[in-house]
Order: sequence, then structure tokens, then C-alpha cells
Amino acid sequence: MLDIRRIRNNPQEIKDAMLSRSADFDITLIDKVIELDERRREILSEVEVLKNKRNTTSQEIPKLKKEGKNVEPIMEEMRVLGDKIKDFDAELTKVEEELEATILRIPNVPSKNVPKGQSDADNLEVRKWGEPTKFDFEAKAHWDIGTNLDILDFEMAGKVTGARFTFYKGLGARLERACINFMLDLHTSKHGYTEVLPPQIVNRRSMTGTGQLPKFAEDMFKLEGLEYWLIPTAEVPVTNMYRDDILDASQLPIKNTAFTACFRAEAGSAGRDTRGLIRQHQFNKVELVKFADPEKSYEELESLTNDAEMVLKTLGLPYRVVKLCTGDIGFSSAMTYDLEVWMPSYGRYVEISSCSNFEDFQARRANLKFRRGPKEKAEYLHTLNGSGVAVGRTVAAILENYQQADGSVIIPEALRPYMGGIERITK
RNA sequence: GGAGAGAUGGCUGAGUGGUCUAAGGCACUUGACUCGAAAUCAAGCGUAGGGGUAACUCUACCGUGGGUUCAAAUCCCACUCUCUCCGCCA
Repeated sequence: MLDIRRIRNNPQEIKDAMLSRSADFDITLIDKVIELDERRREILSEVEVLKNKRNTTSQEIPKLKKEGKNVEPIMEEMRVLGDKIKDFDAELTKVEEELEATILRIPNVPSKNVPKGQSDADNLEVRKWGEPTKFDFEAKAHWDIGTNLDILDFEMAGKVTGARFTFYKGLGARLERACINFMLDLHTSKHGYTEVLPPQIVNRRSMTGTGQLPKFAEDMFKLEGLEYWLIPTAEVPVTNMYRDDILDASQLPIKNTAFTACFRAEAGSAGRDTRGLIRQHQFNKVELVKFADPEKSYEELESLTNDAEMVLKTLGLPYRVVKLCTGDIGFSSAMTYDLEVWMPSYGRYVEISSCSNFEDFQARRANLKFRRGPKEKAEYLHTLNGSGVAVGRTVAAILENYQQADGSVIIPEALRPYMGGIERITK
């Protein structure tokens, strides 16, 4: 959520920022916010005078009574005043609700350092690690490799659940688990994150806090009859851990890592990436979440991105880092780096991690503050997160990049301790 | 699922209709005392919003949402969460 005063004071700056995200952005939303804000303050100044009158008069009444005066006319006057206040308050509530609903649908302002652009074609490659894997045989896609080795079963999942779900079997399941453990161990022992295992179902306030609600309700799974949602990412529960809290500056940065399943309805992506592990309704992910001092949040974004990259480096998977342009960054983000792994079946790099600085956008929504010192005013902190990394896509990348001519797959060395020393998956 | 108890400022804890404008304590900040510290004493010390150049001032907030009343932390209704016990259960 943007600071209402920022919108009030620099409407044009905000409008330009929104248009840089999308030329189609409805900038009347900004005007609406400004109007509602003005109306709100108008009502406020009127009703507060009346409330002051009521308060002072109500305090007079017992004194006058004690003096034996007839207070009935005053009480009658107060009854009328009370009704008036009630009307104003009702109007105020209406305006405030509309203001809130509107402002919650306005995305974050991209950071100054974000390249201008309209789509992923305008993203900026910032670095590259490794070279696209070359094969001296005809390389297969991971869905074929996995099916042939009988470690992935898409049909079975289709029967049991439906499209976009997968059964992992045998060493496939073991490989997924090995990746999870490897990533968690790396981030906790080498990068200083604290492991958390959060709830995978959250309430409305949590979903609003990180920005999934109210705008993206159709992308998520909601439990029938309850105000509960399956999490689309561990970002949601982990960022909301300290909602409504005031942390001490000495605690920052807080660095948490969490493994969870993630659930996405993927509304609007029918027909895209229909095969394999790339786009599923349920997938596993190890997430990195940071709570940072605003002055250091961009340094923290760099190190968080490096932490995620270390996963791919250690697994020997070729990747590149891309800085997303204004047209491609997510709703809540001020700046995002995507990590893209080389996926032979796609013949291109595919997103495997998204590392973002949200600045104070989520902190405002979730009321997440910190205090620099005992006498200091509480300030909104900055939140960041990134995948460290998506597990299903990692498995897909391993299967494809480490496949052999005979259909077997070599296990990356770093994972072997987690695989009981197994070096290769064969038929 | 059933029964009971509870939710008040950073923490603790008093408060059952009108100086609650939320006591007291702890913690914290500043000052005094001290070479310094502890102890002691004094003052300060919540959040959000409105108005004002400012000093300041007004409004709201005692789990949440309604209601009663001239007036609600206090009375009424609903809900949420926490704790205890019972039942069921991995």
C-alpha cells in the first residue's frame, strides 16, 4: 500500500509510475483516491467538532445535575447531536472503506533503478553463470525423462486429482526431498537464515498484508465456506509473522527461510507450459524472507539474490540473472531480479526464482514496524523475499541438464549425501 | 464437537456508567545526587488521524463488530483468539 500522503502530495509522480508499469493503467484510480481522501478529511473536520461538543457537554451534565438544574433540554439537544454524529460517522465509514478498497488495488511504485519497459522482452540481463548445456545426443524433456525412469507420473496424478499435478515416485520423490534439504541446509548453515515451517493455510489479513488480496483472489485456492486460503508462496505466512509488531532495530535484518508447498490456481494460464513440472497447481518451494532497515534494503536484495544463486551454482545448473523492467515486476514489488535456469527442452532460460524488494509496500499493509531507539518513532521497515529456489523446477532442470545418452540422470554431487550416496538414476 | 475461564498501554496489573483526561508497578528516556555507577528523588514516556509555521490542540482506539445511553473499558448482543477440562484424532 502506498502512503496516502505521498499520493496526495505527488499525484503526477504516482501516475507516471503506474503508467510505467502499464500504459493501460487506469489512472483515474489515483484521482479517485485523492478525491476520497479530501472528502474524508472534510467529514472528519466537521464531525470532530460535533464530537468535541458532545464530550464537553456530557461532562457538564453531572455537574449541572448536582447543582439541581434541569438538564432535560440539554439532553434533548444531545440526542439530536448524537443522531447527527451517527450520520456523519456512517458517511465517513463509507468513504474510508472505499478509499481503502481503492488504495489496496494500486501497485507499488517501481524503484528509480528499475529499467523502463513494457514486457519481459525489456528486462535487463545483469549476469550469466555457466553455459547452456550441450548434448551429443538428442536431449529429452524432463517429462519424458521422468516418465521413462518411472520417477514422475503425470497420468496417475491426473486420475487422483486432475491436470497440473504430479506424482513423484521412488528416486524422483527422493530427489525432490534431497533438493529441499540441500537448500534449507545451505541457507541456514552458510547464509545465516533461520528455518521456519509455517502454516500453509492463512487468513484474509495475511493475504492482504503481502498483496495477494484483494486483487488476485482468482489466482488462489480458497477453502470452501471459510476465510482461509492455501498459500501461493511461503512469502505470505513468513512475511506476516511479525504483522502488527514493532521490532527493535537491533533485530534487523531478520532472515528466515521456509520450505512449503505452494498452491496456485494459475487462472489465465491455460494452455501455457501444460507439460511437465513447470506450471503446477501444487509445487514445493524454499523461500527466503528478510525484514530490513529501509536504508539497507537494496544491499539486502543483492545478498538475497546471491544466496539464491548459490543454490544453482552449487548444483551446477547454468543460469542468468535478469532485472525485471517496470512492465514486468509484480504488483507489490519495487524491484525484482529473476533467476532463470537453462532448460534444454525449452531451449531458453526459465524462471526459477524471483527476488524482490517490496520497500515499505507490504509493511504498510501488514503494519510491520521497527524502532531505531527507545525514544524514536516506530517506522515501517522494508520486506524482501525470493525463492531459494523453486524445487519442482530445480528437479526439472537437473533431469534435463544432467541427462545421459542412455536415459539415465547423473545426480549433482552436492545432492549425493542427501540421496544416500546414489550417483545416478537409472531405469 | 461440549463445558468453563479469560483478552486493558512495551510488560505486569487495577478499574462494573460520569475528573478513566486509564491508577500502581516494571522497563525505558532525561535531569538531580555521584569521581563514576548502583540506590534514591523529580519529570517524561502509547498508536493512528485531523487542524496549525510552531508552541499546541482536537478526534478515535481498553480483542473485533454492532447496540443501549446525554455519557461506555464498564451494561447488552454476536464473533474471534488464548487457556483449562471432556470427547474425537495423526
